[in-house]
Amino acid sequence: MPSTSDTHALTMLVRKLESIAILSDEERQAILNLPAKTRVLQPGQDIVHDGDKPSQCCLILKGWACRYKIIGEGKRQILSFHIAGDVPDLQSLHIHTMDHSLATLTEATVAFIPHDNLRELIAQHPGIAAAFWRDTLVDAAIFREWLIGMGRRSAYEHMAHLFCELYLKLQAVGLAGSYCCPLPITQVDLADALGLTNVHVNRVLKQMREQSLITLRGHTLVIEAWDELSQVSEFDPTYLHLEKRAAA
Amino acid sequence: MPSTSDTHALTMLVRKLESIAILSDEERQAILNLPAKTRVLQPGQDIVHDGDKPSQCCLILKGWACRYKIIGEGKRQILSFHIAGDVPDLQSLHIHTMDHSLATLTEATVAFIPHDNLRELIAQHPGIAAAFWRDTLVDAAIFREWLIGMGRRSAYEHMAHLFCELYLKLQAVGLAGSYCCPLPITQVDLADALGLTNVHVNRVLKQMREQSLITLRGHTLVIEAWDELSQVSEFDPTYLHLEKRAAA
DNA sequence: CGAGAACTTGACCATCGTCAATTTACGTGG
DNA sequence: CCACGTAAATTGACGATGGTCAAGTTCTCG
Repeated sequence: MPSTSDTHALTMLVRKLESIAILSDEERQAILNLPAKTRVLQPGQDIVHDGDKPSQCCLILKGWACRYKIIGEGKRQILSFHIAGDVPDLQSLHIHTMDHSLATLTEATVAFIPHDNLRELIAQHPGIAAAFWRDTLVDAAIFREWLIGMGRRSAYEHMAHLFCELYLKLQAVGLAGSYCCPLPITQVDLADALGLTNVHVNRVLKQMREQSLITLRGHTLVIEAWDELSQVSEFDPTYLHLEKRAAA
Repeated sequence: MPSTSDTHALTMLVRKLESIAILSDEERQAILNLPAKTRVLQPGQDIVHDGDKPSQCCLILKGWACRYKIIGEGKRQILSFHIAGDVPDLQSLHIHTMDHSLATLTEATVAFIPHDNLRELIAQHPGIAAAFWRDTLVDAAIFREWLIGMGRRSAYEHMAHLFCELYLKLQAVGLAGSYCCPLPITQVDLADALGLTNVHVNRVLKQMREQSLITLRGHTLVIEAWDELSQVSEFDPTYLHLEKRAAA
């Protein structure tokens, strides 16, 4: 039987899935009955490593994480950012060998849920399976948009686009204020996500500040001019597929 | 009742899913009973367009297709290549608005299967649902690898990596010979996939030929030195997740 | 054989990377 | 509260990868 704190953890998963699909009372209860082990991790700590064959999934409750891969002599590419409610290694349910790593970017609270229980859950609740599937599809849509940014946008446009994306994602889960949101990552992290160097990220940030598009105080991003920011990056939020969707 | 040619089309889907999961006789039959409308398309023709809300999925039977998106003043980013057996818009089952387009690159034969029938199929056969889900997850894994190529590899390494990937994907479905495979696309297509210009693609190809890594005659890619090609691009096929996998 | 598409090449240029030196911010212990 | 040490941010000078523009050349196919 889950402890109080575990139930709290699973409430986060219920909330996430309800942003994707409509859950029945029974489905909601089935999720809350999942076993989960909660842990607090230090910043920069690996959760799952490239090549692992995990037997559990990780639900982020607090803080930020990222998927990344190291190639060559230590070059890192960040593949995605993850925040509270995300299950960044959901794919490990169906793809047994990790082809990248997952790590915290900040101090983070995460809950681990065994694959066996998740498999049982989706076997008995096709609506939940569909919601999970949809979640991984939105994930893929974000990868596609990052590909476009890397391939066909300038550093300036690409970064503006990322800021728009992060702001909307945080807003969707209630973690953003009015045109401002936490951005608890370093310029090196930003560079590794955008496929740039930290030096160039710094230069682009300077430019964006000079043009009064954003300010970045401490670890808070303030969007001073949303319209301009989304316009220079041709930001179209369609790919985030944020609209709520009934279970199949 | 499906016509003879439609049954032939669906055999392709059975074969594809059997490369992902083990199907029961019943599941195999259920797939073969799907209705499918087959059409032959000209090269460069759109199958589904950015913004559409399709009510059917597209199974490629012959030829090549790609997913792409146009941004700015006509800049195109190709997001993925697709060959016989692929269902490149499977995500439209769960994500209703297309956030990119799908088009043929060559003359192609494709079959269309209504969403309703696919939904019924997966509702009644969870094993097939799992196989489809897994397929979209491998798709996402390939996006991630392309992201790494764009962000952290040189043009030369990136292109070498793509050639390794395409060769293995074609080999997996029996469409490649011994270190040679069809590559029926233009240098402009290659450039739009790699995030480069056609001019630079041409220069990199010249370099690869000079170093006797590949030759590209007509629309056939010959890999003259697999070991070197995979080594310079640090190619690790794990992310293609080609090993066969039992249905859940 | 002719026309258009695809490919190839050269000259020049811009974005972004590299290297290295400061400066600033921040957490810890005194 | 201040001093100190380390990580993060910032800046400048210079260089390289890849883009732009433009002019051929070769292929393909009717």
